[in-house]
Amino acid sequence: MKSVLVSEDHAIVRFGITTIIKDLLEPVKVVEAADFDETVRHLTEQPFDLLILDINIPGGNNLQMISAVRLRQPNIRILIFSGYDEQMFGINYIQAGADGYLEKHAPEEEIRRAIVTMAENGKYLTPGIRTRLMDHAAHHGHGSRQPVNPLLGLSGREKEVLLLLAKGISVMNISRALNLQVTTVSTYKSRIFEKLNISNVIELAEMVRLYSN
Amino acid sequence: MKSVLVSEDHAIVRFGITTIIKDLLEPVKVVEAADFDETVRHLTEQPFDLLILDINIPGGNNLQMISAVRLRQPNIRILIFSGYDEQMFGINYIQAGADGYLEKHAPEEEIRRAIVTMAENGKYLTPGIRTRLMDHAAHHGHGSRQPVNPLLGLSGREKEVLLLLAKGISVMNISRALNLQVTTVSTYKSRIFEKLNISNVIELAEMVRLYSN
DNA sequence: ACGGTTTGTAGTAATAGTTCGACATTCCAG
DNA sequence: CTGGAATGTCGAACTATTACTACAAACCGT
Repeated sequence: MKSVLVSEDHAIVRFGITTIIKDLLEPVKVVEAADFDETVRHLTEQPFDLLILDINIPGGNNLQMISAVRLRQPNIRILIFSGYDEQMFGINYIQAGADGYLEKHAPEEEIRRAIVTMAENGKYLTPGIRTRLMDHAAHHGHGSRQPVNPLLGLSGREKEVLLLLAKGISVMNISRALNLQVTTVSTYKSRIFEKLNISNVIELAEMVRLYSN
Repeated sequence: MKSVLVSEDHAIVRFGITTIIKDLLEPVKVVEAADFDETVRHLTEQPFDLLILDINIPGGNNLQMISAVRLRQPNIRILIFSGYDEQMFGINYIQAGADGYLEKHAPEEEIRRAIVTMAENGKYLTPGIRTRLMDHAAHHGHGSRQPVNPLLGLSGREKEVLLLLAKGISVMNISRALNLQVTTVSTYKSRIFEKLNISNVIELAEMVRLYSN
């Protein structure tokens, strides 16, 4: 009998996922966890075939979750279950060793497909992420399962500006601080946004928070 | 036979709610809507006893939703179903005429209780909101507890803008989303900054993260 | 019921920020 | 070594945002 661990903080979502799993995979044993500590506890206590993991789970929310899980159960299948806001980090989770990626706002059909596919092949990627992964693999090295820090792709000047922007300093004040024209700083800002594939300073601050250890 | 309309954009949540409703209220007819337009369409076509309404539903997301619903079905029971970020709007929606308020992260038990209670008495409030409503009614006396949530000092419109700003949306796009002049939104932004004593959106996002429990 | 305060909303004028194209430098893979 | 790509920098022409000011409607305390 298969066993699945569902780690997700919203009870209603957990309930939905659990119900669908039971519907699709019966006979199956489903265990639920509402935060990352609980997740780890369950992983320590018993083996699972599949882990459905919300990126935003309290106590988790970072790439190390993957290794923390793999440390306990090297062969478990990990399906990342992410909300809108995290979709840009999807690639990193896959590269960090997750086996699948599913978006929270996916239609019911896709959710079912993902669960079945994960149970059978151990792999599933939302179409969007799949193509993005391809692109990525084409450009960069291949098969390196390590998460890339997107901030490292920035040039020196760009990083300087990045940090100031992340503190909420205005373009104009940055230009004063660095003795540059406003337009120059603005150009860096655009290039940063483009390289990080974001579109506003809030996302930028979040990136910095996540990746500037 | 009771009939319920579930308006919520995430399929998985809709599925969970629908499943629970069927479990609790059988025999019952449940209809689902993924955005506000669809919601209105269903309301126009047939009568419902209960509407479970996600605040963040695409095409909705504002207090007028309540009147839009009441316009078609004056006696429908409206249960607001809100995510974290909106908890501070609870009061506004109740005051705007909703009959109940339930948080998305509520445990399954509470969700069930809310649905049954709504079906029976037509009223339900999450404990948190209930006490806050009391406080509100008890015209802010003294004996104020230490940690006051500064976000609560904002007016309704200000809070709406706040959340959008915290997502990194530009003043101009917010003005489009809310159908206001750019300058109006800018005025709100200034008032927010002043009330929260901050000076840029990064700090704003941080505040929201800290206080939007 | 009265008068101050807060809230929702804008307009005008001034300020800040973006786009895009440009150009010299510096890097880097073949 | 060499040519295309990445970097550092800017100006001109826009576009977006803010500062102030203003005013009606809602709210609130007494």
